[in-house]
Amino acid sequence: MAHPISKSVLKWFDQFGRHHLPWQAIQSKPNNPYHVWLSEIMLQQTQVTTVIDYFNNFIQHFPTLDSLASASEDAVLAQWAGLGYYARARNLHLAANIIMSQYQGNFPTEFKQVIDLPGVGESTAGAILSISFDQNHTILDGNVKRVLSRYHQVKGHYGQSKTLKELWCLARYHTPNEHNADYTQAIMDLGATLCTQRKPDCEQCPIQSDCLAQQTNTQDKYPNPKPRKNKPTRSIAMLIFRDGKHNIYLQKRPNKGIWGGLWSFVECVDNDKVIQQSIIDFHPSALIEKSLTTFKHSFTHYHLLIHPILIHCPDVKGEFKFLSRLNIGVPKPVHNIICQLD
DNA sequence: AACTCGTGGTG
DNA sequence: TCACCAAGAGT
Repeated sequence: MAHPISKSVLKWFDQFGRHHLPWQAIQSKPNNPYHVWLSEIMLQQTQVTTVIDYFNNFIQHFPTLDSLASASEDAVLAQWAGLGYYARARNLHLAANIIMSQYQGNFPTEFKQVIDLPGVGESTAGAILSISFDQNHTILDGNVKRVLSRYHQVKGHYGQSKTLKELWCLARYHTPNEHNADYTQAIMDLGATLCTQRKPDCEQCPIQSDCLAQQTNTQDKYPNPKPRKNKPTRSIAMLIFRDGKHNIYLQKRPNKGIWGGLWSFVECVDNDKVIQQSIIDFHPSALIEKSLTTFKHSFTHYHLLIHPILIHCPDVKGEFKFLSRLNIGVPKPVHNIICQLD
């Protein structure tokens, strides 16, 4: 086994690490576990530069865990809208209520308790307890995976359980028993600022001399990429029912599926007959006002062609939402459509 | 084990 | 224009 990296990484971190992120307490003060927890959830599959604004805004609206628990799910999703992976927000809100009822509002300090919270897995639980309370835990996020797969030339991609097991083993091997909180932040900073996906800055890396990928100049071969698959393209029509006062009809989407818990337009197959029938079903005297331009919205695993259709609806039916005070969450493309309406 | 779940940046 | 992918978890 190669030499443990923690000592070199910790030394590098003191000088070159990121010490002023919004969820990091000012020096010598303890971190706020609510802030750390929120940041870790937001940072799942999401880059720091994207999260910073959302984090600051979220804390403005929900300054304490108590205020988050007391808020409605729609109010929480409204502040999460645009960040993606909305199950994170629903689980966050659910977990806040669990912490209020089961732990009297005090963030739990036992690993078992934390990992049992919805939306918190092994790595996130370790990160929260390490950074918040300096407990000894190992994390394995995308940064650590990238650093270690290069350092040890780990074969296979992350989707394979065998590869993940090996990486967890290596991650635990390198985790120090002292200065664990600093190490957790340090190894992520190293991955995020030096050992990047493209063009890693090996010259500045504190562990370059023992890195197998650096020694063999194979940094771009690690981590091994996932085998690619063709993304299917789906298409839908979004029916924008609008009344004379320019109120727009939105409906809450089920938790299961894309954009779960957000509010969106009525959807149907993008077919003239189906569209006509859907309009009649919604309101017998609703009429198409204007067919808008179809555009493409891409997800990680498929493309979606969206055909928005503006429809005049004589009177209010069901739940209309006023656009001026949008206290609900809407998907990004829906937000863009609404902004383009006059 | 493999798939689902968002959006923005990057080359 | 387009594919890839980033502080993962749930099913």
